[in-house]
Amino acid sequence: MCLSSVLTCANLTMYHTAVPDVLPQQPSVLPSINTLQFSNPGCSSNISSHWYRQISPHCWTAEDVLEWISDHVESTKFDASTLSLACCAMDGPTLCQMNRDQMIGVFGPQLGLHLHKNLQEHKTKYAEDFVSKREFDYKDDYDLASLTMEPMTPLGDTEYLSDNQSESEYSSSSNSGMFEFSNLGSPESGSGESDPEFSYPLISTPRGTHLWEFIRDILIHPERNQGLMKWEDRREGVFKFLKSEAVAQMWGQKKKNSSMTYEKLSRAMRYYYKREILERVDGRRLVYKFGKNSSGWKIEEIAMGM
DNA sequence: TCAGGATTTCCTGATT
DNA sequence: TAATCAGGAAATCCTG
Repeated sequence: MCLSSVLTCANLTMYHTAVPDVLPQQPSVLPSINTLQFSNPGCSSNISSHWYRQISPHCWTAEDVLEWISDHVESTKFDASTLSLACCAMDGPTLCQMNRDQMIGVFGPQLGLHLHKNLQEHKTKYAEDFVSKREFDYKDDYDLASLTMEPMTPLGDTEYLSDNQSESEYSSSSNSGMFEFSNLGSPESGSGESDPEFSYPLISTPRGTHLWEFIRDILIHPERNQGLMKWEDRREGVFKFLKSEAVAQMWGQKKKNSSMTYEKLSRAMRYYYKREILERVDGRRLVYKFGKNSSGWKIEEIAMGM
């Protein structure tokens, strides 16, 4: 049974359209990103439809969780029509907080036990790698950042989304689908998308997240930054693209533009010089610096939830 | 319908 | 030589 049929059986269509468009899991960009970033001896050969298998369950988005559930619905021959919208609507961090009894309570004895067992295997498998990678790459800023990144409200609370709120509205306002940054404002968007009072219900900017915000969020959100970019000077806001084309493809995926390249992305980045959202870093390739009109990336801002 | 913002696309030339 | 940078110009998409 494929995901779509599970969705149909479980009446999850509405939920599915509300899932944020978290980029790396989308099939068209997967080959390059998987090749570039991950080495997972246990992953399925069908990586394009099992992206979640390659990352820690703590990093799963709501859509990853749904995909995971649908895979196990298939393997256990579970009757998906008995699944409710609410029971599947949660992200990875929420899922990981559930104990065995809770899983059985939500999914029933057969599927619940199966899911619990598989989840424990996933958690064990990735725990060591997840921690060591964070410590290696983000020793200086991850803890601070994690203090102010709170898990998204489980998407079972779909009453937050109005009936006519579109997918793009949801996705553009929720950053990643896993975390919501507290008040990482946009100086020029001016729509209040990052204002705390608008964190939920979701208010969108007309065109969604801006490029510089997308870049910033990759940098301050280690789970989404699988070696794509790194801070050169965290305090000064200097950062470097490590996998420029992969970032460009992710950006293109977000904008539903499969022809995006680093060359085009970098042109958009250069327009930010004039607006002082970015500053030039002379003589260094793939290196940029946040300017005075950018916000949300400073350690103090993140720590204070500004 | 129109204006304006934010890219996107294409291009040429310079630099590494 | 390829990759990247710089920036002009025009096109595109979207919103108000």
